[in-house]
Amino acid sequence: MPCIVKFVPTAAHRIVALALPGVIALDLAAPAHLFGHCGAPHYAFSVAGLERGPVPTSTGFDVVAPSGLEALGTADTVVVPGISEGVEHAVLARAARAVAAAHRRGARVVSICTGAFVLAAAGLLDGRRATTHWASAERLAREYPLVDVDPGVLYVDEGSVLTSAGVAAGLDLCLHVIRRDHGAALAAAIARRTVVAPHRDGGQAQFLTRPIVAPGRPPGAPTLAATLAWALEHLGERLDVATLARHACSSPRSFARHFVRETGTTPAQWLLEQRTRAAQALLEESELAVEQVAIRTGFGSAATMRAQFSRRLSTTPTAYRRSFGAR
DNA sequence: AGGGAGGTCCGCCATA
DNA sequence: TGTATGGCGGACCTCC
Repeated sequence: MPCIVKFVPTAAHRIVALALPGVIALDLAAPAHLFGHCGAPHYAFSVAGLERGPVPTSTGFDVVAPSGLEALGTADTVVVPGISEGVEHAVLARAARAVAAAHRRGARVVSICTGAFVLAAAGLLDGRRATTHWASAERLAREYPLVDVDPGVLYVDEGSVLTSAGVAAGLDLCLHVIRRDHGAALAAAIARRTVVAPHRDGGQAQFLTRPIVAPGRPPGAPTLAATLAWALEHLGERLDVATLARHACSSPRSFARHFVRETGTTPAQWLLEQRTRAAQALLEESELAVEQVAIRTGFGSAATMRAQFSRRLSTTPTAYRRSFGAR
């Protein structure tokens, strides 16, 4: 979903990942790689444990945290990677207190996988939408009934609190954070370097390989994923539910139903999101006038595009280009 | 700023 | 019997 709160990154935004005993190594490695290895000089990345020193991972080897919980006191963003089940209650409570304090102070808080349990224990997810590893979603919802758990998405951006689904979705969320802070071009460059998709979206669109099954559908008719890919190639044209359904050889009603079930969003919302993203890229990478960008990305007019930018990105096309365009 | 036109979404229901 | 389809209509949203 669109980001509500715009964070203005400072030079070398400090990111601290909290490595608790039993931390899932890949969940820690994802932010370390994207923010630490690739994100310089925009981000200064470090790892904190409960105390300074070795931290056992869930994978059988230790990582060494150069600092303890006090490092959260100066973080601009705190990342909480997933932890294996069976973490001690006292450990969870201590971590939660430190994370809650960091958030109160104004830090952005991000969880990967089961790291969401630390955020929930800190009370940061109460009344908010959040996600976690699909296998833990039900437990999260049961233990923290005030949290609106959505197991069907890769990540949830609630502004100052962001959560992601299992393991690899941490990569998606970190890239989303980079895109939010520094624009789509830097996020895409880092994704390229890391050899991951710059953006998997529309809920879990990467799983959309199942065909829409309908009695009258010809064998070999496009899958939903193929129709989405086709739509992305034709964003500049008039696309409505009926057109997409025709491409998928389905009726509008059934197509819309499948679409929501498989992607977690509606066709119109998905299209607006894709058009916004395409416009962001054109504003960053081309010199086209705003009106031209609006026409090429299917908004039809600069006014419509401006309204979407305001709603989804809390900015205007011109201001966006000023911030993220080629200098 | 506001009203009309057209599009979208969703519940309902008959049907396959 | 259970599940999915697809047409219909009303509420709502968006654009002009």
